[in-house]
Amino acid sequence: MPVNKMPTIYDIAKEAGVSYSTVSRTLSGFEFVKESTREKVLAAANKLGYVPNQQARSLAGGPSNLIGVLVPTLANDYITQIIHGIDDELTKSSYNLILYTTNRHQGKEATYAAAIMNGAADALLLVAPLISDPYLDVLREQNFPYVLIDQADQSDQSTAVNTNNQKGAYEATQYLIQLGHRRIGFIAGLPQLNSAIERLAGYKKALADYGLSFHETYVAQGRFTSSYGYTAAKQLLNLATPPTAIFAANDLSAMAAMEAIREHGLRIPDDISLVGFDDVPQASIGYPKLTTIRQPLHQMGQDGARLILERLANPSVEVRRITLETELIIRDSCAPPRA
Amino acid sequence: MPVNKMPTIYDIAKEAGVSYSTVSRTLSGFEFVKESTREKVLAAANKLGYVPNQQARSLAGGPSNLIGVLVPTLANDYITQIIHGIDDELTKSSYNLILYTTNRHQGKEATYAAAIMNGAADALLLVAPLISDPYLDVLREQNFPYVLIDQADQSDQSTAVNTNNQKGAYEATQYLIQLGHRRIGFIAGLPQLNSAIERLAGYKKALADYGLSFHETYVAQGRFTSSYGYTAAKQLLNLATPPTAIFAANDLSAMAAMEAIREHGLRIPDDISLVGFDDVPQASIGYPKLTTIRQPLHQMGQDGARLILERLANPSVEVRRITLETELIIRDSCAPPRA
DNA sequence: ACAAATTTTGCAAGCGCTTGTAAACCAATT
DNA sequence: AATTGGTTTACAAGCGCTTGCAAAATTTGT
Repeated sequence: MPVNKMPTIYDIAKEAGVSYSTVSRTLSGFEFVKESTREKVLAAANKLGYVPNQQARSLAGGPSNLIGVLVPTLANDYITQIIHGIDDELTKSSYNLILYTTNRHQGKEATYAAAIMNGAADALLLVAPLISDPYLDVLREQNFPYVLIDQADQSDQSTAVNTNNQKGAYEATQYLIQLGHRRIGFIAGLPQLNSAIERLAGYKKALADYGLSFHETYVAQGRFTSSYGYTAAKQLLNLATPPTAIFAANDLSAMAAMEAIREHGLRIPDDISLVGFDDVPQASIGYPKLTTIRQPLHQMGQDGARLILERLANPSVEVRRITLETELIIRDSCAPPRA
Repeated sequence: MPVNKMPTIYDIAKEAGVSYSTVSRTLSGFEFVKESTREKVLAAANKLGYVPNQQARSLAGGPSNLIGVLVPTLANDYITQIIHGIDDELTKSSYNLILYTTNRHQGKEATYAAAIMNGAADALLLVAPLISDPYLDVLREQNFPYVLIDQADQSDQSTAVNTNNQKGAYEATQYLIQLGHRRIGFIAGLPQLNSAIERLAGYKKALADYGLSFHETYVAQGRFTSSYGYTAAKQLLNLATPPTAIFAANDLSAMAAMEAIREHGLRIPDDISLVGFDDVPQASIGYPKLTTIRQPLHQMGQDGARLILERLANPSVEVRRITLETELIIRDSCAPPRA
């Protein structure tokens, strides 16, 4: 509720001695405005400290210059890193970011999507949507610009950016095998997530490719959380023939496993090897430093933002998919198994 | 650019057989609408899948239902935790969050503030503003609702939430002293930040209260960053008479110091004790687990959001200041000095 | 049952901006 | 000097909504 009103294009028009529509044309896209006129307008706008009113602009048919970002939660470092990447890319543009956390509100997504398409934002970035979303169809029907980050839709009809989860998991497992390990435990992720499924698949495939048989008992169910990871690790450690190495589906689980292992009186990597997935910041800070599969979270955010920016600049670009590669980051948590 | 238009209040009015202003009154505040009419309108709105157009609403003088959050960067876990707290509080309300990262754009804050007051948002949450901001005056003049988080303005004229930095630092130092340490190093924070100044003050005060003299050489300049913390720690370690304990002004510096200490061939806490400040998630994950001063970051965000919500609900509430208490979290990085 | 007091509804105007269309301008052409 | 054609500017309308004011409907008191 500002007390004194801000200047409008009418004020500028008066100041510059032109009509308000000339001001509008100068300020938004250029169109045909004589150089001298443009300068007059710009000078007047500057003098008056003019700031365009986005709502009015958007109401009148212009863009809102806002990009909506829909995330499930803010409680996870993994999400915030992606947002960080999005933000970094967006600051290079003239767009601002409007954040929608769908959190606890089941089904709130649909309302958000409606509001967004109602002019609240020019585009939508969906980060790791948990459910297979009915509103995707609406977005698509309306030809509204959107990009999926870290969760492709089955139909292949959405522009999306993902990481190669299966390959990453494969390489982690392969690394352990090549180190000489034969009994490799796996702490799985939240089963209703694509990424969790793909990582399990990569683990299995590596085992198969190297002629090792897959044992159900070596897979402990985690949920990508610390507490589940801890329990899963304990479970693995208490096996009659415990694994000599553990591959956790994400770093959070791996750090928890580290804890469990220590409590079990075992040393890493001397007694048991450990690999994570994600390469969150703390992976390189802990002790020992965690060997892990780096997932380019920040990059995913950036790419997603870039894709949406491209789409906005050129509405006719076709659906695209980007799959980013993971990278094995070797640190101090792995060694050959004891003789 | 939705293809088919969304229903407007005119559509609802037609459907319900009333005038559009009745619809408007029903949908926004209540005013005087007959119960039967209200029901008709609501039914019609529901049937048509009506979603209000925020820009139009706000343009016409209504609220935007958006709260602007201005942060310096998203690169710091400390910031994202505060945002998380804000978001948690906001999801309970009908407000959404619009995020402005002032990051690299020096002086962009003023433009953002102008845009926000221009109707882009109903209120503003300023998280850890780095500079003493000239636009605070503008906000205040305009009587625009805003709250400062983790950086009070000198003038005491803003509603703000902070932590008791000095007391926290005092307690950390005191703890070390009571453990028997006499030579306690301090890794300072970014000097132009209030929090850094207060923490240094707390350190000094504890020293004085316990009859220990303050030595300039035991204060190494950090900047709240990992790399500066590392260098600062090295500097302390290389002193002719190195400290037997180090108190770092934030956890990031402390984790870096941990690294430096290890490289120096010293063990924590056997050879040297270490205390941090913040209690970021990785503090409890690393090895050894870091003893630190917990700063209720999430809570700060929540309180800030709550304060702004109160102000929005009741424009006449007076300026308030909340100072949250820190808490000494004792973990494994401290011990009495070697005999 | 009727006027007066209320409650409820409808109309018009306007928030600040974009944009189609028409008018004005200007230089170039004949 | 008059015409032509393109370039630049101005006017009007309208985006979807809120709100002051006046008219209509309903209730109340006697």
